[in-house]
Amino acid sequence: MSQNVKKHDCRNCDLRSNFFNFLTDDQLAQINNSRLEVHYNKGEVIFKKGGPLTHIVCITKGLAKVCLENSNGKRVLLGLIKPVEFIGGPGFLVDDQHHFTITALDETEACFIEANLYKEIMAANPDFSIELIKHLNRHTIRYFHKISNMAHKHMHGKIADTLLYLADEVYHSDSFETYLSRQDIADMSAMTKESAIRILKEFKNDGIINYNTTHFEILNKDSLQQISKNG
Amino acid sequence: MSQNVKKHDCRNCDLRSNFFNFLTDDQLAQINNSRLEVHYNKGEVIFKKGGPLTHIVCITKGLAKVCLENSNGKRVLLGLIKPVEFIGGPGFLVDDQHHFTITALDETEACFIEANLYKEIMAANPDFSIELIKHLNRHTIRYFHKISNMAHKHMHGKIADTLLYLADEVYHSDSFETYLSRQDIADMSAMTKESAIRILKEFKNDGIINYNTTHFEILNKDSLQQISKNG
DNA sequence: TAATCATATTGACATATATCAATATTTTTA
DNA sequence: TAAAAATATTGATATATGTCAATATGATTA
Repeated sequence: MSQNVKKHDCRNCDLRSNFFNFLTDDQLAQINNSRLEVHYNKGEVIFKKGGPLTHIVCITKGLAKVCLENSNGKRVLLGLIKPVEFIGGPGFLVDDQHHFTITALDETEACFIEANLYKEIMAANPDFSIELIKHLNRHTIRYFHKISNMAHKHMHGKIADTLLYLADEVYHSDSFETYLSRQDIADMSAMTKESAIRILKEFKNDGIINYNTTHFEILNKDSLQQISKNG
Repeated sequence: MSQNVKKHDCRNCDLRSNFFNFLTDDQLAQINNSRLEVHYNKGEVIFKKGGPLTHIVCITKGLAKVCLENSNGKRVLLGLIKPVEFIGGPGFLVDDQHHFTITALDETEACFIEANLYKEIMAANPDFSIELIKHLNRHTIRYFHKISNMAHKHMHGKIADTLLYLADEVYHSDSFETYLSRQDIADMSAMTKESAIRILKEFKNDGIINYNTTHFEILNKDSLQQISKNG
């Protein structure tokens, strides 16, 4: 695969995501012909909860946050999606609505693929469906952890979880720059921003992490993992 | 379909679950030939977290609870499964392990279908996979509610949720007999059993519900729904 | 039936977490 | 650059929830 393609081509997602490994050339061409590429500025909404689920999205550049919102305006940040990840949502094949809101955290490129085309390909290509089921199940395992952690862990454990998630699964480094606000970190950890700030400061005072407004660094990962484990 | 079949036949699940609507006679015969029927006594474990996921189960009689367990022995009760519901788990096609423990709450019949057979049928029958994706997505929507509720609601709201879930989605009546212990109700509501007991009593004193050890009755559903909504 | 065990209930108390208000800092706008 | 707005931080306080121990109730066994 050429390293210097200028225009995004789903053929590229292919190699990294497994998702399109099973398509015929024809099916891939169909996707490439119908897909739309959209640029989002920082803070712009990509999918809105309650809106119609007509497309599946592939984030090809930037970073986006996935939030649950309840009727009282309170949020939980489920996770971040980064290139190259697909996200549709559980409304697919169910009620054709979005059940979360996805917002760009940074300048972000999203590639829209028609949900109907997805369905057609699934009908014609069982391997594609199987890959989707794997994808859904992997996410479900994460939701189970989230539910279990939220039910049993105290604030220290939850903030430790969030920091480890960001380092290990999002930024792939124990030292990272982030566009997440303190409120986002709090929403991710299921607590108020004031509480999140206090715990972060405590971790800093204990030499476990260091940070300023936008940059975080994990100094003692063992300790953080221990805190995460013990709740 | 005959109403007085003695021996369970997956052909019967068929009509009620949608799951097997799309199978050829041959595929259905394959399932019926390889499946195992198992009887569980109250309290017996059907799937254990961490164990090998070799079969998908269909509950054909009785009632079972689905629990997440963390490494410190704490539990969250995700929900109940009743006839005729299928449950495999998110380890399917991922790590071939169970991620929850399923326990019979009552005398329960479970029909085991080989996971490999499932895979074969999925490869041959796209509609079957599509049906599975629907099923997974419906569950994901429930998990989202659970996550959101656990993050934002106080104990009153969470107990209200649990009571409404039991009445509306499990027992299909505002008056029901249950084998759930107070601990189970607490695990379902993500709190200690002492707290669950106190809130239940408060609801009883306020005339919203009535109950004794095993029987519950919702007296003022509007009120309960209001409490659930406001948290 | 009596004794034993598990489960449910209650109460007193400790503590984790949210709330609210004040201030500081950073970012955006004019 | 100065002003305004948004975000982050801190502190004081209220409240929700968990913990622990005692007792009660109901279920099981001998």
